[in-house]
Order: sequence, then C-alpha cells, then structure tokens
Amino acid sequence: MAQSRKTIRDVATNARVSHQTVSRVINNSDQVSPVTRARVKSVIKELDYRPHAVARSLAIGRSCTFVCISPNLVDLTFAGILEGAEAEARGFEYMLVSSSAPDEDVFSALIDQLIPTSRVDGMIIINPYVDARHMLVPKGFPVVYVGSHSKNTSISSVALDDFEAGRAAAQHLLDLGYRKISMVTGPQNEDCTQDRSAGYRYALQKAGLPYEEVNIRTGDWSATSGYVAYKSFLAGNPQPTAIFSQNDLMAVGVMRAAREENIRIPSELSVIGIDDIPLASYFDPKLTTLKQDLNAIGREATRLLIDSIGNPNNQREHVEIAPQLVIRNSTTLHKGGDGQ
Amino acid sequence: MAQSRKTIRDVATNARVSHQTVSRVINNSDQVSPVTRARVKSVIKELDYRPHAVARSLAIGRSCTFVCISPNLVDLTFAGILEGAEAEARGFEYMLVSSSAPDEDVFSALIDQLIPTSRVDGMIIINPYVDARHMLVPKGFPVVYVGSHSKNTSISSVALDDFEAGRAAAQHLLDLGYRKISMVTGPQNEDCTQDRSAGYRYALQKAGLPYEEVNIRTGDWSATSGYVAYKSFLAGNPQPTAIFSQNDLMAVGVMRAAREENIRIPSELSVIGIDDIPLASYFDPKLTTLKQDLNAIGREATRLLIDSIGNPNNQREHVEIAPQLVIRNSTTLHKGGDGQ
DNA sequence: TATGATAATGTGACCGGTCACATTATCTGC
DNA sequence: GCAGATAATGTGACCGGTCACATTATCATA
Repeated sequence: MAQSRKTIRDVATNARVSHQTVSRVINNSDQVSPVTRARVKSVIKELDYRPHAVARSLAIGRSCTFVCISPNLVDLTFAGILEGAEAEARGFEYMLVSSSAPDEDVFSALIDQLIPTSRVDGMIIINPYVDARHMLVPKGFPVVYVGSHSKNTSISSVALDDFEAGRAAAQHLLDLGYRKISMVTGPQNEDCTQDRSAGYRYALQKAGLPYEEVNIRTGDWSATSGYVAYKSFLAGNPQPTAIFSQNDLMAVGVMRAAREENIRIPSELSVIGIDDIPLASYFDPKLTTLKQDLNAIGREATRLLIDSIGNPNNQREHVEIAPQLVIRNSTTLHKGGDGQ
Repeated sequence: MAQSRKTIRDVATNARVSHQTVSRVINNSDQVSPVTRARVKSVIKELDYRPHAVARSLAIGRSCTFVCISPNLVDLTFAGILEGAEAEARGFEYMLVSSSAPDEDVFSALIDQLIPTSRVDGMIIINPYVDARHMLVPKGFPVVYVGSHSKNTSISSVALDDFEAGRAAAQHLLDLGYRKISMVTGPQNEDCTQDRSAGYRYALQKAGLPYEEVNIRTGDWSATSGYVAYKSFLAGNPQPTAIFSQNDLMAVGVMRAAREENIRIPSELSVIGIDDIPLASYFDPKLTTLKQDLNAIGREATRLLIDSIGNPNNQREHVEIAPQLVIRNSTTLHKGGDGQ
C-alpha cells in the first residue's frame, strides 16, 4: 500500500521532464523556464517528494555536516558553546552534530568513524590539548579549535580572551584595595590556564606587586579542587584575603571550604571566578565573576570552520572573545589595613 | 600527488579479486576462503582503505545514526542523558548525534532535515510534550521518548520513576516529623510534574493528611521560579516548614529566597529536591535530594530504540528508573511541636 | 533565409558501496 | 568417474542523487 520513497525520477516522470530538470528545480538553478519550474514544483508537492540527503552527499562528495567533539557534555561551558555553534551552522545549511569523547581512545574511535568515512566535512574540537587528541586528526582535514590557541599555523581557533580575563579579575581585586591576591588555576598544561595566569601576572606587575608562587594553587576546574585549594591555602601564612579562581566551579569550592572554616565572604575573603555559570547568583554570596559569552564562541567556531572550507589555503585566524566583569557579592572593598 | 580516496574496487584490483569479495571481507562474511581473506586484508591495510559510510548508507538504506533532540543542551539533566545514550549507541555500532530544539519551529525544521532525507534511522526525544513536538514526527518512524510516558501505544519511553520520586520525597519529610509539607512543582502540563505530584499526594494520603492546594506552587524548573515560589509562600499562613521542590534548581531558588528572609535551613525550613545536580553539595546547606541516574536513562533510551527498529511490531515498553534518596543537610528532624 | 548565440532540456555515466543471481571450483557418495 | 551438493568467487544492476556533455528550441542578426 504505502509505496516506497519517492525519487527524483518519479517526479520527473510525473512532470514529463528529465530527472536532471527536477534536480535543477531543487537546486534553484536559473536554467529552468518558469513554467517548467512551476509544474515540477507542483508535482514535488503533490508526491510529497523529499530529496535524499545521503544520496546527495554521495554524489557531491560532501556531507554538509560538522561535528563538534567535547570532552563531555555535562560541563555547562561546553554545552553553551555547542548551542551557539549549532545555531550558526543551521544558518549555513550545515548540520552540526555533537559527540563527547571522555578520553583519547574514544576520541580516536570517533575520528575514525567520522572522517575517513566521509560522514562529516569539518570538525570543531573543544579543548584539543586536553590530551593528545589534536594529534589524532588527519592532516588537512578542516578543523577549528575552541578553548585553546592552535599551535598549528593551519588551524583556526576561538577562545575567551583568557589573558584579559585573568588580568581583569586580578585588576578588580587590586581596585578593591587588595595587595595580596591568591589564585587557583586550572591544570597547568592547558592554554587557558597559562593565559589566565599570564594576565594575572601582568596586572600584578603593573601594580608593582611581585608574583609569588606561594599564592598559587593548581586545580582541575572542579568544585572539589577549589575546595582542596582553599584548605591548602590555610596551611600557609598569612591567610588569603582575596582569591581569583580561574573558573566559577572552583570558586564555589573555595567558598564552601571558607564557610566550613567560618571565614566570612566577602568581608574576610573576596572571591572572583570566571564563566558566570547559570547558578552563579544562587550561591551565598552571589558570585562575582567574568562572564564568557559561550554562545558567541560557538558561533564564531562555526564561522571559522565554514571559512576554512571555503578557502582552504587562507591564513588561520585566532579569535578571542572579550570577557565581561559581573560584580556581585563575593567581592568587596578591602578593609583590613593595607593587607600584606 | 595525493591520490583521491581509495575505493573497494581499488582494493579488488590490487588483491586480484572482485569488488564483491572485498565487500565480503569487510563485512566478515564467512563465504571467503581464509587465504583470500588474508590477501584482501593485507591490501586494505597497504592502501589504507576505509569504507565510505555515506555510500554504504545509500546502498543499504540505513544511516546507522540516531539523533537525540532535547529542548536545550545546557540543562544538565539533558546532558547526562545524552552522554548515557551516546555511550550505549556506540556499543551497537550506531552513531548518536544530538541537536537541541529550543522551540517547536526549530524542532520541526530539524525533523524535516533529518527524517525524510534518511539521515537518521531513529530518534530519541527528550521532553516530547514540552510543546507540540510529539505531533511532528512522521508516523511509523522509530522514536523513543525520554522524560514522559508516551501516550501513544506504539512508542516506547523511559523516565525517572516520577511517582516514586514524589512519594519518596514527601515520605522523607513525613519521616522527619513534618505534617505540613509544601511543594513547588514543574509546569502543570508536563507528565513528570503530574507524576511527582501524584506520588506526593499518595504519601500524604497514606499518612492520613489532606492534600491542600494552598501548599502548592507551580514553577518552571528554573532556580528563579523556586525563588518566586518561596516568596509567594510567605504571603500565606502559616509559613512552610518543609518544602518538596520537584527539582534541585527550584530548591536552590527556594533556599536563596529563604536566606534573604533570614529563615535558617534546615532548622526552620527543610528542603528536598530531585535530580542531585553536580553542585548539590556545594550549596549552603548541602542539598538533600532524590538522585536520578541520568546515564541509565540515556542508555535505556538507546536500547529501546534499537529494540523498536529490530522488531517494529513489538509492544511498546515503558521503563522507569528508580530514584535514590541522598540525604544531606537541607533537611532535618522537625522540632517545632507537632507542626500544623 | 541562413547563421550563430543563447536558453532550456535531455542523456548517460558516476559517486562507492550492496544486492541478487550467475558462475566456477571443490568435495561427497555411489 | 560422474551427478549433485556445497563452497568460493564474479557479474552487473541498483541506491538516489549530481556531473559533464549533447541535443533541441528560440531568437537576433546579417
């Protein structure tokens, strides 16, 4: 009863034209007379014909699909980027699909399933240097990195302006009168950790303050690691009065640890993060932070990918998205003397 | 220089067999002699031949790809489900791609881009009743719903055991001695809201307590709506002493609002949520909640989808994943007399 | 009216696999 | 030693589009 899928040739027969003419109508070629076009279009509607994307991909040699691979999906940062990238891709008539690769092995398997098999035309990699994954992409395949500078001249990348975020965070605390500013960083091997640290260092230097290792702790972006970092600060002397956490999650961990020690925030300890996670204003106190426009980052990534497919030989581009200071209640004026 | 893609026929020529024999080797048919198989395999390796997934899809008429569409990606609940579904699909040699559809229009566009074009073989829809999206899927196309009972006998679904979650949450508060238990619900038109409410009602009834509208507020799952709900409770009398929030986010909003009113949690107000969001133990106090195993829900969704493709005529299945009570610090024994 | 340019349409091969079926080689039993 | 079964392999069409090129219709110009 229910006849099988309609093809371009069914339409052709019904419209008394060749299959090629139908193809022209579908692709809006101007090589078709108005009357023929109308007739074909009406048959298409009548038969409820839909072009077969897979067949088209095979014929033109492109899948019109991008993939975005992130280390996981539950990190809100990644999810926000993904949404932006997806929306932008839709506008270019590309599909964006996403997959997560918790480790190098899964990543490698995904690459193998997607690239040599021609399933995707391009790829957005979030955090390419989290492990050796950037090594696994076939040379020459269109790729855009998100969250890291690409160290490869032929690959574009987008990221938060991490240097500026680090600088602005430190500067905010300096502006409030703190002279000793502690910092909890992300993993040291990640670009954004290094850049945020460099910004922090720059702000201190400009203020004539020394950069001291004793004020630094390394975390792994998790709230738990922020918690641990704060406990570790307590072992030192003097106690921190202002902490710049390189992301909000760790800042949340810091605040929890401080509460357990009965340290009041912000009166005894100012805390600033980076990200502006959705729940930032639901913690106690509401978290001061540098917002990153994840959606913009995602959109930009797609744009760069489309660019690099259009002009394979053009120069790589590195785009940085400006952070935005959001002052809430976890930072306040330093009132305990002149600090350190 | 760089010659183009190797095909099955290139391999055939080099191995001095027909293309069909190569195809047999690739698909592990037992109709190939060991010696031929070895020869073909070695040529495959030598030429670094990779099968073209798109061509294969066209030939066999299936794409071996599923899509999971959620209202957005930034909701951690959805992301967790996605991760589970993705991992399970990989095991079945299916790809799972994900896309988000904020509204009915985008959803409809996605459907059109994916289904009639044969890009995907099946679909997981998270929150199919959030708007009219469940109406938009072509009849007969393999679909699994997540987060709602399917009202359609031919569609399988997976969800948290929402009734049980509602019951257990209310029961936990009853066990602590509360007799008046307020509730903040999700949108009334959603299945899971109704089921969680029914569970709550059941627990009250079993305890011989009346169900009173005055103790109920409707939210939209957002922290903000929990905040608003609590403020609204304050307008009533007597003040709530125990609140069951149908998700953690709204519970967080309730806690923030309570703090603003200098209501101490849990001594003056016990709060319980549902979800166990990753940050649940970083709020102050740490949130008592009913954990839902998102990963399991996702895995189950994929399994059901594969089932329904394998046996198109079999009965639909509705799977419920049990919640798990996680007691933290936002609930405590009722000590103000016997309550209401 | 013949000529060439242009617009509109048609033809068949092709993308890279798989399928159904045909063919050939090998083995078994009588 | 040969029929018949079975294993191993080959052949060509096909999935549903697009591409390059061929053909025909239409028109302006000399």
